[in-house]
Amino acid sequence: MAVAPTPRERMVQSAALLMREYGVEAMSFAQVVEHSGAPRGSIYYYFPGGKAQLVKEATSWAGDFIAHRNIRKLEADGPAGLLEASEKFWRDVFGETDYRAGCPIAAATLESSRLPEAREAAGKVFERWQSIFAEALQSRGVAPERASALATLVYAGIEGGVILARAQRSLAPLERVFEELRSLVIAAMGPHGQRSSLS
Amino acid sequence: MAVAPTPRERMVQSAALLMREYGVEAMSFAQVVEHSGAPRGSIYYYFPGGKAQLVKEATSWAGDFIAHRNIRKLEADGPAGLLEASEKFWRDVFGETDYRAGCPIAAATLESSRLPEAREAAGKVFERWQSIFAEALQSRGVAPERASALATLVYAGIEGGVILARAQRSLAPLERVFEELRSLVIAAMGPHGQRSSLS
DNA sequence: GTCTATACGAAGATAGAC
DNA sequence: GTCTATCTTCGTATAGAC
Repeated sequence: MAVAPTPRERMVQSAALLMREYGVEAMSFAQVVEHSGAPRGSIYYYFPGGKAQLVKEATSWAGDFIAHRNIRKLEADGPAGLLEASEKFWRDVFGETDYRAGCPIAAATLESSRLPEAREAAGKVFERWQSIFAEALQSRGVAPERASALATLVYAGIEGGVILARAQRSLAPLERVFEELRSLVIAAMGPHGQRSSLS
Repeated sequence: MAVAPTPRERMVQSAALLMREYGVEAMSFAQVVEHSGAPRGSIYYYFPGGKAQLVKEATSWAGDFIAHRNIRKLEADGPAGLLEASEKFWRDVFGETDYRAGCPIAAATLESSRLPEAREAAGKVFERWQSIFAEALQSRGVAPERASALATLVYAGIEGGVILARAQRSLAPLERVFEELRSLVIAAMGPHGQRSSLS
């Protein structure tokens, strides 16, 4: 997460970071301004739609950020490699934040009652993550139906595992989930491993 | 969810219901009073600890409610039967609320930055759900380690699946998750089915 | 583009009457 | 036990100067 050049981008990134820790409702503009170091007077200049717009953009930004990261990782190390990297990612996040941070997309989903646009953005993010992973499985010989189902289980498992980990303040649930997901993914790709291309 | 006799209990139940739909922060006392029909003047009489206390109790109450339901279902129909019942439960919830409602325990977890007690209660709930399911698997011949890992995946998968379903306003993700979980659970219990008792 | 000041509303919490 | 009134804080949002 390199430092962004413009105040606007920094505000979006800060919003995503604050959302994952405090949630959407508890995140205030004051926090965003302080965290991003952006000028106070710029909020409604850049985001005339107010908090709804900021949260929606933060959701989409975080989703795209992770999607790109995942695409690169999949190309380099395949589905099993991505799962490994994701597990490390969350281990680091929980270590750095003492289990305070979670997934901003999940926050946008659970607190979307007043922000319908955020929920819609979250839906698109999850769908994209899922289809990226499913496609990677397909390209390694997993049947489309199976690939899609597995990819859905992967992101459901991770999102849920992150919640269990936060609630229990323990890495154990998430580690178990990743262990199971890895086994399933490797098994689905067949004995040839993650780079095989059976059809 | 039978109607509770006392105003106090009704407030707790209403809080849980409102949390799952609006989240913790967006749920106000005004909503709780209106939804429960409880007397306005009773809030701080019954909950001197304010919102923190109400949210904590709502989290624990909802957790216990589901736990008891699950125990009964497990005794009657085993792990696979519980998964089936859970899928139906969520299908009904989403149908009734147009995908607005989710899991109140998840809401308590994600929005616990100002309410540490709620997070702790949520952690206990998840742990209890998991161990109830794991024990049912064990009593059907699944090895302890495997039973525990599977039970964790089950609740992570469901919690995550509920989030994906809400975000995408579609039952599809959750149905896929349940399909996968059912297969895994049945496979783990062996060819004798959910009532066998191999060791 | 960015600032300050302020309007406005909402929500948690308290006090004291009944 | 329950009510009303109120205090206080806070957060979004707007207006207008610089």
